[in-house]
Amino acid sequence: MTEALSAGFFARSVHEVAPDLIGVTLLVDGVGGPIVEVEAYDSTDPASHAFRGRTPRNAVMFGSPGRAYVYRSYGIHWCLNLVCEEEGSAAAVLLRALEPTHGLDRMRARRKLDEVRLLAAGPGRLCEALGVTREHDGLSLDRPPFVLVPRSAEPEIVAAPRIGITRAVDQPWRYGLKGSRYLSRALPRA
DNA sequence: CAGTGGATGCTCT
DNA sequence: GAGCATCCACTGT
Repeated sequence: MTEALSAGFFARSVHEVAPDLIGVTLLVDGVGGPIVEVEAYDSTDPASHAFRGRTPRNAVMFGSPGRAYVYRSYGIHWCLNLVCEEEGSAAAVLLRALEPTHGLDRMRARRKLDEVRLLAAGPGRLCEALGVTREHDGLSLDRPPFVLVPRSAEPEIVAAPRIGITRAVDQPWRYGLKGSRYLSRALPRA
């Protein structure tokens, strides 16, 4: 039996939660592995979906922390966020990559790809590998199909500017596991 | 390697 | 009608 994340884990500043998620193991229906790359988005952030206020798409971001916010990206991919802070804060962490360790066969089948390094190296790839879709939007992270397992040791974390955005491009709110080969893109050299 | 462009759907202006 | 919190295939060194 695995221990769950503490109840208040997500009820903190998104800027604290984001780096704390590096090394946490995410499973969706038993498929996943340790998170190696995330990005933080807060409500004052022009790059955030919530910046211009509540809409049908981003409604979950404005709800209680500890739930999944899933949206479609570029018409093709899904992206998974974990809602943080408190009701109305509209802050969330985008999951950008994890190390595939659980359910490799299911990930390979969904991704139609053998190479482990690329199974979940990117927000769209991660969702495809784990089978995350709109059906998961709004679901609590402390119940099936989600499982979050705390990390056992402090990882070495590198902060860097975020990827794929056009506003607030200089904020260093991307966090990655130093030296990981499962990132969506290499981290800047230290 | 780097750079470019197409696919595709939905949200918001 | 524009613009995406993307990925992949393809081109050219």
